[in-house]
Parts: sequence; structure tokens; C-alpha cells
Amino acid sequence: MARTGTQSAADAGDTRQRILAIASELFAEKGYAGTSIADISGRLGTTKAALYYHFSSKGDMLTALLGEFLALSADLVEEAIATPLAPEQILGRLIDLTVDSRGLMATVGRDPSVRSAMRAEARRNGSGKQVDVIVSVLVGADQSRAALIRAHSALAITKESTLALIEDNQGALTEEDRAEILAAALRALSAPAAAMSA
Amino acid sequence: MARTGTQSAADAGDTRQRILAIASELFAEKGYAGTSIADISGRLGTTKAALYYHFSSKGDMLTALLGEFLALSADLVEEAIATPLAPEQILGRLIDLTVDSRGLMATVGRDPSVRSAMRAEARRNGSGKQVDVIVSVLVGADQSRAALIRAHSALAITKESTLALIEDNQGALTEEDRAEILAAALRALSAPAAAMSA
DNA sequence: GTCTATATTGTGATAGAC
DNA sequence: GTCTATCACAATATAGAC
Repeated sequence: MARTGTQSAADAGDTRQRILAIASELFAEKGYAGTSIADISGRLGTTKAALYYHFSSKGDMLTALLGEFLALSADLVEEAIATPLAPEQILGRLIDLTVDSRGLMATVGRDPSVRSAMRAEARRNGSGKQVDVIVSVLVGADQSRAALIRAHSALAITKESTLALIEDNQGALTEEDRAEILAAALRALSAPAAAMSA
Repeated sequence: MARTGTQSAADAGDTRQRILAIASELFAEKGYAGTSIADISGRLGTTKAALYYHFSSKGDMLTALLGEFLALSADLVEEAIATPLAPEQILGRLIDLTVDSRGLMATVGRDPSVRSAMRAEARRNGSGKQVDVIVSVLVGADQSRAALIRAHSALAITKESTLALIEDNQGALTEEDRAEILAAALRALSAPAAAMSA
């Protein structure tokens, strides 16, 4: 059903995915605005025009990547609520998601042009960020401002520490490092005992 | 001594600093590659050509900004070693530095084009990152990999949580929020007691 | 699906008047 | 110090052959 029969070994869906993978790498390395169509087609091994068969614009590639990211995030959020997952499990999956989608995570979390584009999009359709949902699951019942800061801090560790470590290790994260990141994130998330009696 | 007498109210040094301030804002908002000379001159209220009296290129503006950042970082490192500062004080000053130089911090810490440019620069002159010095001061005597991860995690919190909070609050950080960020960073930095006996 | 052009606009940068 | 005008080039994107 999925194959039409007229495509060669590298069929349309395949090439499209290869383009997205390359775009994700390059956006993470040089930023969205700093990456040209020629950069992408060069690494792919084709001409610029070939890309326009698969995507109507450079922005269309970014939109597709952000869609992938939102889908992965939505899966995690859904699982966190349905199971439900404890903070340790949520943060652990976030570390794994960062490893598996490091280009995407770096682009969404760092690239200023992408962040401003997403803010603009969020303003247009009135929706808040997907991160907010994960945060509110992490903070649980205690919806205080302090709890929000702790949750955000734990997320900052899972994202930034994981990205920093795998950049020095060809995309791989050892079990020991993962455990250390997770432990630090959990400590950041935990409310200090002294605050209970105040 | 510093004034030559032929300049109007907004003298050269003043205009240069205004340009840098605007460039820092815009680089943080839209990224270095995503910001055009026209963007900067537009916010300044002049034409593009006027900028080239003060800077020889767009890259020259970035170089000047990175120089400012490195100088501020060097000041902190020097103070941390000379005084010497405890981790709590170092992290506290990093939060304050992030608030005072938020545009710079966002650009250096996030913008992929700037990060890759700095990596290339570091490879050329053989020097490591300035961050490494702060990290080694933070980890102190324990130079284990786990201690490095904890230090990096604490830094991730001071940077990311501070930037996130002041973005929602017109550049200001309340005392309470600052204390909460600092506490989370210190928890992330602390070695778990159980690890001592292992 | 991919190619060789080419159209078109954006961008960094310069020349020279004021 | 800033302007108008312009250049050279890089970038996105399209047209049409294969």
C-alpha cells in the first residue's frame, strides 16, 4: 500500500526523512538562520533545486521538524499523565529523548530564531508552550512559584547537561553519566526540608 | 583627556556602546545570523552605513561583545580564586551576571552560530573555554567526572532558569526568585551523602 | 526525482557628498 | 558622524528539460 512502485531504492519518504535528519544536524550546528539550502543539499549530495521537490520552503523543513518534536513531547506528556509516571521517570525519559533527538532539542531549546518563531506561533494560536504541561506534571500538587522554579531548573539540567555531555562523546551517553544527570535534576527538583515548617 | 572636543552630545564612544547594546538585544532575540545590519541600524534610528563608521563589519560587533563577556567572566574568575569565593557566592554572582548581561549570556550560551564560532576560535588558539575555569573552581578538590557533571548542572540552572524568569519579567529578578534559583543550583552541585561510603 | 539554468530579493559592505 | 547611492554577492525560490 505504501509503495507506488515507480520509486528507486531511496524513495520519496526516505529522502524526505534524510533531508530532515540533515537539516536537524545543521540547524543544531549553525542555527536555522545560519544554515542555507545549499548547506543542506551539499551534505545530502544533491542540488538545491532537488530539495524543493520534497519541501516547499526552508521554513517548511523547520515546521516539519517542530512537528516531530511536538509529537514526541506529546507522547511523553500523555504517558506521564496516563501511567502516571513519577518525576524520576519523567526526567529520565527526557534525558533519553534529548539523546535520541539531540539536534531537535538543541534547535528548539537554544536557537534564538527558532524560539522567537515558536513564541510568535504560540501568540497566534493562543496556546502556551508544550513545556508548561511537563512542568505542571513535574510540580504536581504544589503549584507555588518556588515549585515552578524547581521544575524548570530540573528541566534545564536534563536538557543542557545531556546536550553538553553527548557533544563531547559522539552522541552517546554512558549509563553512569545518565545516572549522575538524573540525580542532579532530582536534587534540584526536591523542595528543601526546612521550607516545610516555614 | 578622553574628550577631543569636536563631538556632539552623543559622542563616538557613546554611540558605539549604544550600538553594542542594541546588537546584544537583537542577537539574543533573533540570533546573530538572523539579525541584519538593517535591523540594528533601524532600532538605532540611523542608516546602515552609519554603523560602518563605528565597526568595520558585523563580525566586528560580535567580537566586541564577546570581548565584553570574556572580560566580565575573567573578573569573576579572578575574584573567585583570589578571595576565594565559596560555591554559593560564585553561583550567586553568576546569577547577577546573567541578569546584568542577559543579552550577552543568551547569545554566548544559546546561539548556535556564535557557539560554533567560539569553538572554532578556541581550536585556533588552542585555549579551552572560559567556562572550564569556573567549573574547576566549583568542583574544587574532587576532580571526578561526577563532580564535573554536578558543576555543569549547577551552571545550567543559574543560566537557563535566570534567563527564563527574567524573560517573563522585563529583565528583573525578584529576591525570592534569585534565592530559589541559587538553592536549586546548590542542591544540584552537592554530592549525595550516600555516595561517600561507596 | 533530480538536473541546469535563472529570476528575485536580501545582505554585508563601500564610495563619496555633506 | 551620518547621509544617499550603489555594488557584489549570497540566499530563497521557480521554470522547464531530462
